[in-house]
Amino acid sequence: MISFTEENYLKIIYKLSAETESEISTNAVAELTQTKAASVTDMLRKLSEKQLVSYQKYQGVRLTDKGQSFALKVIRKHRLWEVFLVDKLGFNWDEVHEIAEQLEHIKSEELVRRLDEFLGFPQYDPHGDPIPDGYGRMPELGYKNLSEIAMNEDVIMMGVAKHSANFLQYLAKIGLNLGVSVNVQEINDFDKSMTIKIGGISQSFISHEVAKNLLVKSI
Amino acid sequence: MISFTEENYLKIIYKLSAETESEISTNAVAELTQTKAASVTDMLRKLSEKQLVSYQKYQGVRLTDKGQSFALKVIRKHRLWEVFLVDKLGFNWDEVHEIAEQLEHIKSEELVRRLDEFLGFPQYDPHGDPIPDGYGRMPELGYKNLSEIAMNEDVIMMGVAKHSANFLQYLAKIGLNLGVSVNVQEINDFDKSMTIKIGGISQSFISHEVAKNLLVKSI
DNA sequence: ACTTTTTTTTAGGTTAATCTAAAATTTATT
DNA sequence: AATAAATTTTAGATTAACCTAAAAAAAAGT
Repeated sequence: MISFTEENYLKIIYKLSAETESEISTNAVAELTQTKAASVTDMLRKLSEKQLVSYQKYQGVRLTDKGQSFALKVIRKHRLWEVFLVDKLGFNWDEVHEIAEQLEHIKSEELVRRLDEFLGFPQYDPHGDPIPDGYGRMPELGYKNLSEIAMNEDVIMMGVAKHSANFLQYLAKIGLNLGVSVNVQEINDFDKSMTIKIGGISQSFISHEVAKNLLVKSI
Repeated sequence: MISFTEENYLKIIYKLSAETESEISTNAVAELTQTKAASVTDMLRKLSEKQLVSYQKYQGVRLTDKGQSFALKVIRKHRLWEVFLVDKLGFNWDEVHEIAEQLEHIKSEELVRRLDEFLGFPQYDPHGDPIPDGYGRMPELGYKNLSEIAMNEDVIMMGVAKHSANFLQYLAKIGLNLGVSVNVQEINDFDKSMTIKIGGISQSFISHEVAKNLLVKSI
């Protein structure tokens, strides 16, 4: 049996792995789990004994296939529940994260299957993140960060790489909803901030930090 | 903050309180929590310090108003989730208990409010148990056990006092669903078993043990 | 009323997940 | 390459929830 806490570690290691090629450091995990490095070391040894991660001391961690499959199941549940909260219960996209953090640990394969069906087999969660399938496979999207887009190229807003309520509320305020068209009008050399046109209508000035966290696809 | 485990103790003490007037014994709690009496003693002291129960050693426990209000909130969530699982996800009434045992601990007032609304403010769960309101008040039903009903009185099946999957499957098999009419045709003196007519059509022979766990109302 | 039995509590331990402080190792800097 | 800095691990504690075995209290039986 795999505990609530272990599931959280796996999920976090998975997310860190998605951003880097190399092994994940103890400190990086500690930061996201909101614990101390010493606690992480203990847990990594435990996960390693359970064959969920491969870990050599001082050398960082990596998920094993088994570990990744567990992580993806948790992420699948998290994202399905987010869809439920937004589509069925009418929550805003910035309100669902903490609740889904709890719901993702509910154990019942049948529940997940039925929830998926009830929601109409959604492919994306309310933030545009893809929902892994029941076999633990994550769809590849190939989205780009808005920060990599050239001036005047038309793109569509497809997702966010940052899920804090603050950030999501800010996006909602300037009209940056999923599906709207975005066009980079001007890029400032010194800080890479940019002026963008949203939905062909309104204009906004956004920082590089914001642009890096917006996922878009070319038309 | 009140823990998952503490919530379970409160819920169990509440349920035991509903059956007896007097204080609840340590052993009774131990049986339902599936722990040992010594563990219960520890927990009762802890709950007592938090003012959730009144407890004098060797004298049994009772919920305080505060403790009861917490217990009812957990029960409210449990029953609302059961309605969700049956009405929206299509589970059978004998399949939902364990899943709801997990879901009942999800913490979010707003979630409960919206779920309640989404389900159309149900008054009863799939087993006919009343759903406490948002203020922690449990509706009084005044249902009787079928075992107390006189011969030939027409009653309606309103709920069950036992929720094991086995029992519920048995009821479903003999057609004893919520809402059907029941008429006691014959009562055997020696063991109080009875023959009943269900829905005005089929006849079944049931034991006293079964009859005691069926909640009915007179027409 | 006095034993015996049952129930409950206490005392002392265990496990999972955490912590702090010190030691070990790796990485970075000169 | 040697030293300094940063990271990671170990050692030893802590907390919540549990346990067993022994002691204490209450209840039951004679």
